[in-house]
Amino acid sequence: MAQEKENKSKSERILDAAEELFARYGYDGVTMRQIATKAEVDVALASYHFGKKEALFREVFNRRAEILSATRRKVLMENQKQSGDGKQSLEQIIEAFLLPLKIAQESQEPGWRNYMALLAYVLTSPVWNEVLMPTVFDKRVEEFIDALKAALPDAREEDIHWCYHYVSGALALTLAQTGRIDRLTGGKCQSADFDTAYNLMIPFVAAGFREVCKPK
Amino acid sequence: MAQEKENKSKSERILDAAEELFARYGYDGVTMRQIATKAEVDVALASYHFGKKEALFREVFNRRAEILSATRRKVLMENQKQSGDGKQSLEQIIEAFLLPLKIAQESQEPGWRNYMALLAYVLTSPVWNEVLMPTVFDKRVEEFIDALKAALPDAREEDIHWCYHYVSGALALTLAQTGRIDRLTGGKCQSADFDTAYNLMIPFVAAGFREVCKPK
DNA sequence: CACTATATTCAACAAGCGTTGAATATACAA
DNA sequence: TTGTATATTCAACGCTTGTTGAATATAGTG
Repeated sequence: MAQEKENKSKSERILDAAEELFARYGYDGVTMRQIATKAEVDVALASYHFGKKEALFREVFNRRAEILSATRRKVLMENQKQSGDGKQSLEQIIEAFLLPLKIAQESQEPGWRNYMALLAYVLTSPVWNEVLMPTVFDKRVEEFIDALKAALPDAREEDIHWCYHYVSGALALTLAQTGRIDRLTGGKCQSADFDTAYNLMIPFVAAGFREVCKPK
Repeated sequence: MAQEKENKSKSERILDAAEELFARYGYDGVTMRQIATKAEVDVALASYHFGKKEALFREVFNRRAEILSATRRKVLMENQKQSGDGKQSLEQIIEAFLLPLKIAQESQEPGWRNYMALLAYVLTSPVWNEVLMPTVFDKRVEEFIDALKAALPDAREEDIHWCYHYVSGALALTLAQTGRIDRLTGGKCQSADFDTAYNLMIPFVAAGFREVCKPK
């Protein structure tokens, strides 16, 4: 059951409203007043709780970033432990990378869907990427890359990184939920259908990794 | 040899400046005054030539969109003609899709680099995607998808579209030039290195297509 | 109760925004 | 040259922006 708006504190409502608006319109496309209106609070309250607009944006981003990063870490390590000495398959590693997003989305909390789009915004923004990605997400990526190296011992490191770059891009566009695939397919495929997007992404990128990183 | 700023008309300079700024900071992250300052013209001149700010943005986007779309069309059709009855390989099709970007970048005109980032911005923006992509680019995508269908006659249409979605994402993140891959690799891989990005993308996504679209 | 800290509202600020109309400069045809 | 259309500048408009300080409400503590 979704929580009622009245049960949430005003500062939570501000974060939720900001999350939804920033995700869709970007940092500069949203005003403090729009956020306050959507949250049904006074304009000044957002500044009182979070300080400057940029600090609010960072708070919105970090709130779920840490949750996501923590589960990502857990899943990756459990996976590693479980496989013991035996190498993990590429598919396992990639699935472990995507699993936290799946879990978050399955919580049914609509805020997570907005956050996915916000993450895509930050990932693809030349300005915000270097500001927000290093502090939380980049460390998990290094662990992910290490797991890939172990699964592809003969691969050049640069090749692995480029392949990860493609994964990251495919993922980002999925999270962005632009609605383009809906339009191009006349509704047969849907941006909102994260399950299918993830399920097909795994074999797609696994095969890509194998091809690019195969011994020459 | 790059054209001198003084050789360009003021309206061209406005378009170039707007292109660079919009690409990096997004539509709402740029003011008319910033554009005018960068173009070294009066603020009012941009409005005089292009009307509203949104119209200027559209003009910046469309200017190179039509060039890109035209060469994309040409390359795709020549490729089809050349192969005659024999099926084109996946790699050929994908290369044809990427070739116009390669060509544009090889022109050495710095404006194209900015436009690539602008294209990534529009591709990943939930707001601008549906406004700007249908008019020019979506048609070329349909042709691209048709070529893929011919190369993968047994594939489900939805699978092909999802795979194209992944290609589009990998490409978008490349065009965005966020600098993340530079950071993650300590400079061993570079966002600016489009050549490598394209060359590895081709086998990567081709293998992905084959895996996802193989007969079950 | 009174006291205090926190939360929230209200009104207003200076700064910056996109856009416009009138004034001026430039280019070009007659 | 004069006349005319286009290009460019200048100054200013009404409006919105993020942020703040003072005033008020609320909650918790003794």
